[in-house]
Amino acid sequence: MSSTGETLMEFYRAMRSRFGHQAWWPGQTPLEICIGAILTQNTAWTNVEKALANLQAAEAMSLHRLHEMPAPQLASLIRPAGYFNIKAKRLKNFVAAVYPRWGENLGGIVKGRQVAQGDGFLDRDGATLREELLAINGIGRETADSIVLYAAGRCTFVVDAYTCRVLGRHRLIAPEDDYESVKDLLESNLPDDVELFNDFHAQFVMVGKTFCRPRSRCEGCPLEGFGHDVEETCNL
DNA sequence: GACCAGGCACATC
DNA sequence: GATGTGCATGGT
Repeated sequence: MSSTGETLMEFYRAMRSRFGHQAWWPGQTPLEICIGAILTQNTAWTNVEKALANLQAAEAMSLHRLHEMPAPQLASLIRPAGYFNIKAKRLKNFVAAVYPRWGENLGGIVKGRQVAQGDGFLDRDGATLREELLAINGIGRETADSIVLYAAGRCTFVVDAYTCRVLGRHRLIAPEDDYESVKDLLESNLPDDVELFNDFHAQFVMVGKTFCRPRSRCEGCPLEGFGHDVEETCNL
């Protein structure tokens, strides 16, 4: 493994020994993960949980129901997640893109199952799935990667603001590095391992939420020994 | 009351 | 291609 890869793995082990295995999106269906990935855009997960609970209570956690439901009604259900009008449209866009062609079960996805390409929407290879998701208005790179990794179980690294802040403060990326270059740094220096990518992203979120906050000095951070530079922040 | 949260699209220059 | 802005609730 490259020296960058070794450094990244040291980061990972330090964060994981502090926070423990995160097991993000446990026990949720691929559809719930897709919906959660859209609802959590620039939004705290606690607010997303309220919106998901509303959808469950309204028995609206199905592609069929979401396809039929008028956008204003959907917006009222997801209100706690914020940006409810725009997110209702984004959910409708997603449903319109996948439901007519793939049906209620997205073509028969079983999370993480290795199947022939084209067997179902989420069964497609990671790069193809990512491209198809990015073609949907309202699904950007982070949302697409979250769906590819957490719903489809394909190996793609999810980059977010926390990832950039942590890596930026450790000078592993430069402020001008964009999403794809940060993603490439991680993917080209780490072993292709879905479980690693899954938990690594979650660990970045944990350390970002807990210690590596805007303008914080990061005291007590599990990565403190690796040398934070709190004067430098990534602008992603 | 300000700031932040598991972004994205669009307008403008 | 880079930068700015609207979208909106709920916790700290």
